[in-house]
Amino acid sequence: MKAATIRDVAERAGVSVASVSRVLTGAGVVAEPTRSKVLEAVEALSYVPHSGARSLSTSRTDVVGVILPDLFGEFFSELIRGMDVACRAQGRHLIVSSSHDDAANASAAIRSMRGRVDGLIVLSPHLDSGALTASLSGRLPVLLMNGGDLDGQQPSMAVDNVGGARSAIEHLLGLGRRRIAHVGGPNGNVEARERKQGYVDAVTAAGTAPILAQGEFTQASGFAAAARLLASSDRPDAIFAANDAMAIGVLLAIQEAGLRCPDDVAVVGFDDVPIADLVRPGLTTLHIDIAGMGRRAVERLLADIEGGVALAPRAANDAVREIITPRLVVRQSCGAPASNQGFSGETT
Amino acid sequence: MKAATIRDVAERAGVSVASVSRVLTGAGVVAEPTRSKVLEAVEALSYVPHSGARSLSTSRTDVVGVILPDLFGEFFSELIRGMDVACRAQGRHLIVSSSHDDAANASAAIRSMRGRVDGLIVLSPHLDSGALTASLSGRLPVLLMNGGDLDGQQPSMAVDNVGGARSAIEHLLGLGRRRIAHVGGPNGNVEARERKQGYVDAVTAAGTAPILAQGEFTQASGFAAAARLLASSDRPDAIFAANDAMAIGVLLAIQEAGLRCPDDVAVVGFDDVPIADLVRPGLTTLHIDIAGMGRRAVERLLADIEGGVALAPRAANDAVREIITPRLVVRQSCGAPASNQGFSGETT
DNA sequence: CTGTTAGCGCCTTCAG
DNA sequence: CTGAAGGCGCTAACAG
Repeated sequence: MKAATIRDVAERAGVSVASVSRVLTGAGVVAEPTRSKVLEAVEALSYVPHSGARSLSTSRTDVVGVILPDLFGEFFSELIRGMDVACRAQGRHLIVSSSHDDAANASAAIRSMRGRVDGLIVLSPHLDSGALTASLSGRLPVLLMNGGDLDGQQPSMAVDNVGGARSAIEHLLGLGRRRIAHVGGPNGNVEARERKQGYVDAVTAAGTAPILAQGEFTQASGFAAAARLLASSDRPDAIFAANDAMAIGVLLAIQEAGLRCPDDVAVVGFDDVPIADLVRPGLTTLHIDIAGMGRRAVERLLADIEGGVALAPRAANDAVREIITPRLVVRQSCGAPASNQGFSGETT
Repeated sequence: MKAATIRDVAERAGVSVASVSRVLTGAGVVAEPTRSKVLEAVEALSYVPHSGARSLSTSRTDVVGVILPDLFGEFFSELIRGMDVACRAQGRHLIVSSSHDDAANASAAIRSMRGRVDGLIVLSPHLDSGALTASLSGRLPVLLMNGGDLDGQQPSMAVDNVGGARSAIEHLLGLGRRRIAHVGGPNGNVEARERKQGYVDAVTAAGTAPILAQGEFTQASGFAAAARLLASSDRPDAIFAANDAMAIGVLLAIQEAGLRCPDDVAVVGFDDVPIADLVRPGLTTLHIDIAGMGRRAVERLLADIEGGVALAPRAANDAVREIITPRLVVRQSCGAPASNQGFSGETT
């Protein structure tokens, strides 16, 4: 026995499908007697509208898609959580597509979304604006996040990585640290590049020389990089890592080397993932409201969808780019006293 | 200018829509000349098939939906990651729907999936098997995870919570601990109930009395519960928490109380979320391959979809229930030596 | 091998 | 206020 269709309902209620549609969508006016007959039939058949069919005829899916490079780590999960919240609040669904290691892959994923979503949020280090718009055959509203080489043609959001890094270094300088090293992220990564940039700026502005080490955004790479730095003849008295995962690796390396943090070496990370508040010493880091960013991204996209933004291309500088400013959170790894931290966690 | 449709392609190629459909879907045979003409037109118009329309006519969406209570914590994000991997491997998409605080809410979410997905994975502590099937008007393949009160009518997967808890207690007993307390999860929660059950079983089997405290699966509640336990006249020498988040709260409470772990109090958690390996002391806990579970769940669901399981209801005991057995991972919180742990992390 | 023609399930003018 | 009919974009028999 197959699921009931609108026609079954119409027959059972003794009305036309149009009337059923009217009471179910709330559009148009329906007399009371018919309305109740319809509702009755719906109940009896336990009818549920087929959203796919509805989408086809209304040409709106009430679904937003999100394309991301991968799903590892707390950053992405927090982001998705925020997006989901915003979607639910507006009666939308979220479809996720991840693990897009290269541009071709990501491009295919975007294409496969056609007819499935009303708009797309794209996080892809691999896709520049050109490749992106090429993937979007019929203009679909899009919001770019952390896209890097944007030409301002698309609405976008990004973190102020340069500014964040700079404020981290300034804090360390204020603490009297002078030999401040940086553990950078992977080479191709935009975030990594910008954070390193901010570091170099601030450090040279202070008249000290940059000390650079390379990492891969993983904890292990942070550990390795720090091990090298700590073994050098004149060891740094502070290390700024390009993300929290690496910063935690740095913390472990310091401990391993028999040194003390922050006494011997202060440490600063970036992102403020939940773990940052749980490790010992607590990690000083640049806080980003990740879930909030996700929520905001969906809200903007939905607004663009409603407004038909994708249909009306405008001047290049008209596509709004929103900047998120990270906030420095000082914890023990920079000498803040230990506190009863970590009590907002909701981890299951 | 709207996106090109199959008809546009057909016209430009000078063939019928059927032929276009044939080359695009790979079904049926097409002569070389027509095939290339079609491909050419597709290219020229940068045509992408409308998956919504395709779904309507094939009555398959290539999307699986997942309904979950919320999206907090590493457990769910790992689970989703695993599901996404499996979906991509089979060319499917994943649509997530979370934050279903009560049965009515979850039920509505399930209904709203009709016509949008080919099958559903449901994690809902609030929905029993009856309410669930009621929500599924036209039989949609479903896989239940951690559902609790199942009557075996639906395919399902679950963690052996009782057995896991029991093995934790046995380990502690083997360490010579005799005053073993338990910090349980929220009252209504199935997992919490089963883990407590395993604890009580093992402890009474060993001839010692249960010492119970109540938590809410959050770190803060674990801290509070442990604080109470540690203040009691005869303090426990081991604490088993129903999940890792609470166990970490316990760790902090012990430290706060000026006691040492594991010397004064040993601690065991449940789940083995990534943080468990990063906190100090490293947390002994019951490891579950969360991402693997997610992957497996999708694979089973897809198999059921292919097999048309939902169409052919069978005897009650025919609906397979798969049990995941947790594995005890011993770390410092139970006296294991500290190791250079935590180097598999991929956290961004 | 290719074109024609029904639908898939629903919404939506347009008459009545 | 209601019903009939066309169409959303595509696939799938069925003839040619």
